[in-house]
Amino acid sequence: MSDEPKSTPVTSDDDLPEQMRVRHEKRARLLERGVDPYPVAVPRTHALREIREANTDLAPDTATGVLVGVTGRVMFIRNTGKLCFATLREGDGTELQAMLSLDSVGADSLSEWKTDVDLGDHVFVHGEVITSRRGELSVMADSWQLASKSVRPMPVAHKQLAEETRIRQRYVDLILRPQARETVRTRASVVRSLRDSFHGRGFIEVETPMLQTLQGGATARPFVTHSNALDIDLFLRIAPELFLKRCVVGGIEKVFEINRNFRNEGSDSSHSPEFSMLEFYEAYGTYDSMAVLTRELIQEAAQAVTGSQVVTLADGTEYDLSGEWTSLTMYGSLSEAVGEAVTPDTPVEHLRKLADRHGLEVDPKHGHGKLVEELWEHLIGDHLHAPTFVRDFPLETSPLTRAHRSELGVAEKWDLYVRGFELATGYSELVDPVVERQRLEEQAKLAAGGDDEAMPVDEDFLRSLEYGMPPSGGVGMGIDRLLMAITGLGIRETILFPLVRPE
RNA sequence: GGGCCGCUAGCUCAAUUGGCAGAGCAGCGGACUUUUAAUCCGCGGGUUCGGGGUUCGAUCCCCCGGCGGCCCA
Repeated sequence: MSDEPKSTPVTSDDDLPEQMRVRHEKRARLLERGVDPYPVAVPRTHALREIREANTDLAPDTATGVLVGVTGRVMFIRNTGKLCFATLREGDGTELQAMLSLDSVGADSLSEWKTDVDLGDHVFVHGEVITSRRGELSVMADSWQLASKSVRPMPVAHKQLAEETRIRQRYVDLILRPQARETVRTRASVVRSLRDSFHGRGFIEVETPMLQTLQGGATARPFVTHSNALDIDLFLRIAPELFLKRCVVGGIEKVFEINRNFRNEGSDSSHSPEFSMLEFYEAYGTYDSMAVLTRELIQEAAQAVTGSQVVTLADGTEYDLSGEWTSLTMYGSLSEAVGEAVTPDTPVEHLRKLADRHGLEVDPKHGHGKLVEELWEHLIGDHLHAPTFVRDFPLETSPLTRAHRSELGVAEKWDLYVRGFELATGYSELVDPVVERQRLEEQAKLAAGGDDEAMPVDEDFLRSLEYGMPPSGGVGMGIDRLLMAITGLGIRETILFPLVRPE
């Protein structure tokens, strides 16, 4: 940030690896010669991409007469006696060759190039756009200058970086691996597509609190922090749901938010303690209409990103997101899987027997709803490959969801499963303030009994419902999961800087 | 939380039964005016994750700890 004096000495650290010591010495020698290894600006005239796009069909050994100033990171370098080659790469991944000959830059400049420039340096090259004898589009330098000296050696570009290094030093991963840069762009395209889809349908984007005074909107363990000014503990939100519903109460009837949620839990191939969440609500929508909208959002995102609703995953296999998607009910599909009728009336003891019979260990504290969900996940959910809506969850474990309009004991809630993981969840929202109060009081009892995932009674939220919330549908969808669904990547690849334990 | 595997040069990885710690790329010196991971000759580079133990001798065997990965819960 700050300008250092030009006389900055070589670092006195003798412990530096040889290669870093050498580069620091080069930097110091440049300063001694009065050459700034970190100039404030260089006279760039063209992006590498512009030169590539303007010269698509040049024959080998062509001189265009066009003079340009270009920049890039030196990715490969091939120095011969009197003619040097370097492959420059710019941020968008475009590469262009720079050539420096004794004839065009002179002996001193060529010799400085050979001694001062390392792999990884950013350089500026001014010269003529030509093609080499082999036909490689190049800039034949008439002058060059360092744009930024790299004092840390770049890892070899031909070997895969260890996974831990890729995640801990994502900047290196981005330098070396085109796929890493592509993932960043894909993610941006997905988020943009979602916003476009919503705006095209008249939805309003809002931002609701990330710092909340009560945890709510989901069952999960929160991160706790503290406000010095208010002297109260605050929770990093686990979900925006209760605030988005307040929006609907207030008349923002088609509303969405894309923002970060935080859950104080471990991470694995499909979980991260902080993750981006999309939630959207629509007055006079139901879990049926929300399922249709959810499918369209995902299909439009796949189309926007890949140009097709049949996407190619990271492992090379194709995955079909097009058309209508399968629906099944939780109790119906579970009954089929265990070979006997399982209903909301099936006693807890019998569910435990079923779990035991299918080799599933369950927490003895689990009630009916949790047992049914775990059995279902174990027997069906984990194996669902094609996009599938599983509908009508146990009422007991869905405290913010409306009871089914005709089926007793189940809630109008669906989960969308894609390749065995949960991608989104949708509801006909519970809007009756009296029933909602009962549900939250049940949750509060669980919390008092030591369940740190249960939510407390949120009086302000209940007050908003008491003013009257229109019948509504709501959906939550993980953005990272959506990336996983469209690309086939693991969650640590879709998140640019995943949380890792400090080195 | 449990089990298994890994951690060695800047990077990616070897190292026989416990016997002088190596390779490729990268680096340094030299040659080379059309290279494409340039090539050729020469050279340097190590707290083998940390601590303890066994042993004449430990990258290797044992114990404790750290970090990571995979599987299970």
